[in-house]
Amino acid sequence: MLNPLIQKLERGARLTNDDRQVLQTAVLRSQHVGARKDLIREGDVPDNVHLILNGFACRYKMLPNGQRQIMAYLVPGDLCDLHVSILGEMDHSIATLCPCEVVYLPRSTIEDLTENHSRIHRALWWATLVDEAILREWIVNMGRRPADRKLAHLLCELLMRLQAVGLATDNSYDFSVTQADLGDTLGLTSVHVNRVLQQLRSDGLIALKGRNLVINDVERLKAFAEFNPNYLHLTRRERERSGTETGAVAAERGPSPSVTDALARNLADRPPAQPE
Amino acid sequence: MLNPLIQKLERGARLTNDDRQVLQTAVLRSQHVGARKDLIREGDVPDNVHLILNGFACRYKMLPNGQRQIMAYLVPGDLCDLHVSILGEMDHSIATLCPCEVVYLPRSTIEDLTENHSRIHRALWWATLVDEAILREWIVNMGRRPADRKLAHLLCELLMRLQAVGLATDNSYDFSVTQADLGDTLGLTSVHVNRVLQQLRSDGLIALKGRNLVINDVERLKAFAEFNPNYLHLTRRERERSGTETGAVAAERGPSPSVTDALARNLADRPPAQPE
DNA sequence: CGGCATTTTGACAATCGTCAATCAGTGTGG
DNA sequence: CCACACTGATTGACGATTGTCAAAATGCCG
Repeated sequence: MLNPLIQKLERGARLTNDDRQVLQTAVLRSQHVGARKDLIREGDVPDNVHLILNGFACRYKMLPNGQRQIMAYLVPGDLCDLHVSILGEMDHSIATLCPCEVVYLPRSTIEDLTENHSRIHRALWWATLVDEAILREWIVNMGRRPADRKLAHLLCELLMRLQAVGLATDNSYDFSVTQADLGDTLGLTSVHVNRVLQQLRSDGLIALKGRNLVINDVERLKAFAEFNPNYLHLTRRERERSGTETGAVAAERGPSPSVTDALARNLADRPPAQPE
Repeated sequence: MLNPLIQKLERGARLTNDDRQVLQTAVLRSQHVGARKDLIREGDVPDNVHLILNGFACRYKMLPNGQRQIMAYLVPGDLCDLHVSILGEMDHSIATLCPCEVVYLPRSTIEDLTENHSRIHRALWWATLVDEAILREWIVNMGRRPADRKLAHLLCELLMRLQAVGLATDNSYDFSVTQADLGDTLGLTSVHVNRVLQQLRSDGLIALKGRNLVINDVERLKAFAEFNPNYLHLTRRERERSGTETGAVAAERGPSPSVTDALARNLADRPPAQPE
């Protein structure tokens, strides 16, 4: 199986053979971690970065009353705590959802990557920004969709993300996550998740064979979930300019010509909501 | 009034006088923008970066059925679309919630800041990571808190964020956001927001005098909302190492000594939820 | 004063949560 | 190979939070 980190980062930036080589070596030594183990806890100041090679992990917070909320899924190719050093300490925890293969990258490796491989550096920030975009879409999901569409949306997102690292077929993937975990993800109870899953199955949208999820009609599920993959930024726009490492200095300060255009264009009213 | 951008970034990194000077000049020319105007739309590839100097703006997405979900509040000192160039295009829109003062920073200015002022560069990434942390906390808010605590939590967050840029007193701030906007923020209807606001008022937690919000007992409101300000990362940890601009190269590849410690420590079970 | 946006109210409906029991699947030890 | 234990899935009855609809009241601005 190809290194999922490379597969992922290739979508964020054009990598050189050297880049790939470095990423390949960095990932040689992985550890097996059982299900439901913490990789990092809130308050930690970790000295190494975790990379998921196989399995599902999640970011989560516990509430005072013992409830848990999952804020992100970490799938193969995802780095866990790349930039904590800028923030100081973890403001949330990370745990495995099922047995995982995890690489512990020492900070020195990360420093090497970001300081000597500008395309990787850029790709890592790209990945961080995509994570942020996913968080925004999750807020939409939590706030404005009923339970069945929430779940459908999550399943669509995971299909795309797993396909991007070669871990899903056209319409199926291994999904060893418990219904209680899904509840903690979507802000529902496991009981309600169960009801909704049954509904999706009886509607013929999905089928579950053990840990394997099959989406019978991907287009229909996406339509049902109102799924728009834009936010995953999976297709690399070819707008890399001369390169991030060039030392171009701002020519002058003050609004550039385009500013006034932008002003004029943007001062239009927000388009009124079109009720269907 | 002091430049809110400087006030904000000082919390992310130690700035030099030169840094402050540059930030001060960048912000000289601001534009007035009325309430409910789009600054950027989904799909745009903006050429300049917006900085909110006064008022409230928000990130939002529209759903096919005309519903709106707000995913972030932008308060004075916040930059709107700093890193779009890495992602390609906007995957969401940004609009004012009330009349605002906005600075349009041309990309050349941003390039100057990031390439010639390493501390500002670091502070800008710090701000981006804090935004991400706020998104995560919002997911917790949407997923696991009932409407009254959701609203209380939002009010607490805004109190802290506005205090950080000198725009709130100990317990009050101007809050010109409509109840419908609050609904679109918290995933509620404006009717329910109204009910909850009345409840918070009759419980003596808050008072609204026109556009001014007074929090009668900040500690009580925070306790009610289970508000933990960690995620805002407002107190700068003094863990800036030799500096981001040093060219230190990774000494060797492979797990560092601390990796095994971390492994041992982390392989403990996730602490079981303690039911209260 | 008049017009418009926003807030407020009330009755009713629906989604989703709670509780508690049962069923199914998996792995282990004898 | 089977009993046992345990986790996770499923079911049903009931309750509560939140949404819907529609109208009335209030406040703001020219």
